[in-house]
Amino acid sequence: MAVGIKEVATEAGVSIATVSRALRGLHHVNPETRKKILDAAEKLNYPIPQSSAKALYGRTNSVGVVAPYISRWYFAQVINGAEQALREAGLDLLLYNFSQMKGRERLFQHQLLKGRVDALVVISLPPTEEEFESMLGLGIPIALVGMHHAQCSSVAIDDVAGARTATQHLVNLGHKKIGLISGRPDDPFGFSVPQDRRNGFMQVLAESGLEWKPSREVYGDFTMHGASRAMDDLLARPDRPTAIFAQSDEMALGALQAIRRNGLKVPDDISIIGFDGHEMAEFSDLTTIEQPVQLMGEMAAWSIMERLKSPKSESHSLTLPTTLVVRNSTRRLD
Amino acid sequence: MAVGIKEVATEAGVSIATVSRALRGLHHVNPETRKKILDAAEKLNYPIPQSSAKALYGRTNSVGVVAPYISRWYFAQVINGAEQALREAGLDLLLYNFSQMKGRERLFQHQLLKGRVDALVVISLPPTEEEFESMLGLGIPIALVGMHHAQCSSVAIDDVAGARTATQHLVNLGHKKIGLISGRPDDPFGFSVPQDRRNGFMQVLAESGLEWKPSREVYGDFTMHGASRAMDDLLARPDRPTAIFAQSDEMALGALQAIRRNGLKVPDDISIIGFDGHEMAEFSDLTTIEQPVQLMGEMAAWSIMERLKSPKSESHSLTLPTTLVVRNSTRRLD
DNA sequence: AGTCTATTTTTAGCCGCTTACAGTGGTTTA
DNA sequence: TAAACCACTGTAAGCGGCTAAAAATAGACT
Repeated sequence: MAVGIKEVATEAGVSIATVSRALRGLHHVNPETRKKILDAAEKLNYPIPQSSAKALYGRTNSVGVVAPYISRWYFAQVINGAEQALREAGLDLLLYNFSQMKGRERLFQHQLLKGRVDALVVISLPPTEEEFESMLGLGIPIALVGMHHAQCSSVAIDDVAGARTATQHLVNLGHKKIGLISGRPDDPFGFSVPQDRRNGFMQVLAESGLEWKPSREVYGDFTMHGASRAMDDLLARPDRPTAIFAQSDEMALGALQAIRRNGLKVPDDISIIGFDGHEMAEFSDLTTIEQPVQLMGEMAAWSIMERLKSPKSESHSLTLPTTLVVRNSTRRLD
Repeated sequence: MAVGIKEVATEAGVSIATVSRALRGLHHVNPETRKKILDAAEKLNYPIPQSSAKALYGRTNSVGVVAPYISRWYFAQVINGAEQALREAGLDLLLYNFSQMKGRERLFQHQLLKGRVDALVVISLPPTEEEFESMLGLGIPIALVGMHHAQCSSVAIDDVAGARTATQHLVNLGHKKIGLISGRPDDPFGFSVPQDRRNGFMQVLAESGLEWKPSREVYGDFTMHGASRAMDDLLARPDRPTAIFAQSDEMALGALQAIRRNGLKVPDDISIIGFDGHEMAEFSDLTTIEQPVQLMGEMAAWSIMERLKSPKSESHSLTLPTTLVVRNSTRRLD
């Protein structure tokens, strides 16, 4: 029943060592012998060397992808990109999700991943220094997506610059009272993204000599629901902003809904700009800052595969560009 | 450096066999000895038995999830549900995506999965009979999501019934000229969902004595983009429908956009109903048929874990209910 | 004390594959 | 013609943990 390298060897009339070498395309195998072996493998319908067996010898042939969420748009896109690149290279993808925080300790500290993966892609989940040490201690290539760290490869965008562009766009349109929809005041994961985007926003405000009032900031939790409620709140306050920068498209879409529900029109009464390049943004006519999400997943995968091939190669940080896409949710203030 | 069962054995002063048994909580181990071993493991910071080694013995401690897409909403949700259930049980999740069809043959026929996973969750990817045979030949529990098959467990909704409910809703509102946005005429994967939803639609039309014109059907490819273009097309035709049933929420949202772009109002000029219960549906005020997507993933995972525990247990098919959620995209025809 | 069972532990081989090392022959070099 | 070298192939020792079967230990009973 079970057909392994051994059966192939018998069929081809050679030793298992030769089969192993032939199947992996190593040199020191007579072309004739190799053909004989390939034929035998074909005939017996031998699939591929069982990876668990190879794993005992170092290569597991799979890489782990760690993310705090997997069904949210951004993460799903990155995972998708990574998956494609990995599959193309014949690597399997092990998915680790830690939405509830619990298990996180187990993952990082107790080496849950030990011997399970050849490399790691960590998506927007800033580990503590301690966790980081533990990860590096695994001795495997690591690529970060959406953040940087001195000691390993990373692919990210410049969130500060993106937020600056977004804010500048609103300022250029003549807006002076600009509101901000942030993530949450207390970030459970310690993401740097909300801070970065907030900083970019504040920078441009300051540079433009615009006054900032704390009452113009609300927290949307990076979800449509959260932002929708937050926007309700914001609209109920006096001295309504004429434009809004939402730190993510999903929050912008939630806010959009709230604005309409409150009987206001976008962009006539309020301009709003998002961030991400969510597919839905196009269909809601939302001005936004696009980032190449899927590409980031792919590049992270390439990066670690590069280092898998030549372990001595340097780790490198990549910052991908963002693009302002102007649609019909922002307009010049009369 | 590397601490394995062997080091623990030395530390505890027993043999590796005893350690193996003690660590897995088997009987035939003196409680005292066990404690000694546990302490030793603790002291050496021994993580967990390396799964690749166990894999050589049958249990890989991981399950495969196969899906034609992973970033699309429906699939991401199901995967998310499955992931949670699996992680809770300490199982790893191996993700297999086959959007390009290529590699599919490799997966099913050449037993790419052989020895890699203990069980399989297949999401809305109807295999051919042949492929199915191959999968069953793996001898591992399989759970299907979004479809049924005689020989293995499955979790799905009744798509025909759901489509009937949706269509009936439109009919009840007095609509007589109802359009349909389907997937695509030539389905590359052979999904049954589009057919089922189409059938339900047609049934209600027939039962209500309503005339059906092929010119009222367009194909949206289950994407917003596709549906948006398809809707443009449909609107350009004479004798415009007064209501639309879109086979998915994403298509409904795309259509919504097209309708608005064409200067028409929903629900005043056209009613539209979707299908799925997409998060975005709520924020676009879209009437829809909700299905418990994430739950389906969880249940599929539970189902295979059940069978992993007691291999003799029967496979069972589950059909989960759908719910009509009426929002402001459908209204009574004047 | 000697025998017998029950319980606990060890020995030893294996899972499927890789790889250091040890041969094969044949060809080139000295 | 022997030594050295080459291209190729086979042997066997693991990788880390599992497990059947053998062995050791401990009580219980003649």
